[in-house]
Amino acid sequence: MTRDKIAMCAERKQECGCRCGCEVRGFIQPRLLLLLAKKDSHGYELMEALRAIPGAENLADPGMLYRTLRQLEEAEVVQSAWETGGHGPARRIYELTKIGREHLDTWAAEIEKTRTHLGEFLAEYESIAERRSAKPRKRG
Amino acid sequence: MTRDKIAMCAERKQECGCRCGCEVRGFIQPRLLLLLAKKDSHGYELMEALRAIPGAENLADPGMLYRTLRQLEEAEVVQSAWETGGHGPARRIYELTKIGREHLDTWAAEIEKTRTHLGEFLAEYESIAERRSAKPRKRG
DNA sequence: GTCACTATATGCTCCCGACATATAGATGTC
DNA sequence: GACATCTATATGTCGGGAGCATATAGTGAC
Repeated sequence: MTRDKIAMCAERKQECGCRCGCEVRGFIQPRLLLLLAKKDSHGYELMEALRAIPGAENLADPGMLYRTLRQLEEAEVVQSAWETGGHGPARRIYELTKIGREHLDTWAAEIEKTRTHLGEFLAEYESIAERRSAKPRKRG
Repeated sequence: MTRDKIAMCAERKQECGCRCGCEVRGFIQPRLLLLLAKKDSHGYELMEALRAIPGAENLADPGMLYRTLRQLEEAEVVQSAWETGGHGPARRIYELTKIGREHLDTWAAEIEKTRTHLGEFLAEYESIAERRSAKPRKRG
């Protein structure tokens, strides 16, 4: 955070590179699971897919991505196999396991909850904002 | 994360104490700003307020809370003054600054975006889930 | 030969978040 | 008056998510 970053955020309206932007912790996980639920894939392809999703661009970082895939595999949420036949370097093809599909369901339920909570926050914020614009000179 | 935690998540449906639950990074910040936008307050009162908000219970941690308030003050998002007259120990009363109100607006805009993205994720997930239940034995 | 593209992987650092602990004033009670 | 409890603020520690840089290597184009 640090003072500079917060100040920049308020002044420059998110044009700064700071983390004040509202992001869900570990969201790369459900994103990968959803992509893999649609189609078996490999890291590089998943990365490009993430880059193409509005709001998920930040998740398309090779460091995070490959580490996350390894962790998911260690947890038996996905499983992988080398594909050497194709053109270019060998690829590690990932596939969802049964645990993985269940894990995605769990994530979806949690995301639903979070979405509701964000909605409640915004509703409360808007009621404040209305009040503020109704009497704009509340405080000097 | 770790393998155990992921596995527990899938099996026990979030009854475990792990972090797989979907949470917005730094969300204590806008929560505090919104509370302070409604009413000047001190740390302990803010903590109890957070504890009473469904979905914000985890944010009611004194460690996070007091540190965050200090950081916000360092960033001139809030300002504080000691209140010694009351019953009980002295309280540090916090108040939003102009920067703070702007910062809350910025957060609200970001939260709106995030809420939209979560909605898009869920829509995509549900289309997958439908497909899955339509042909349940896709994979052995 | 070297440049760009595809593909996987590791290292480093910051800081959020969880948890534990310290300090101390006020109040109640036995 | 000793002790527990509630109110109130504050610091210490540690794991891990996330951003950024870097390493390695196969392939095709020129």
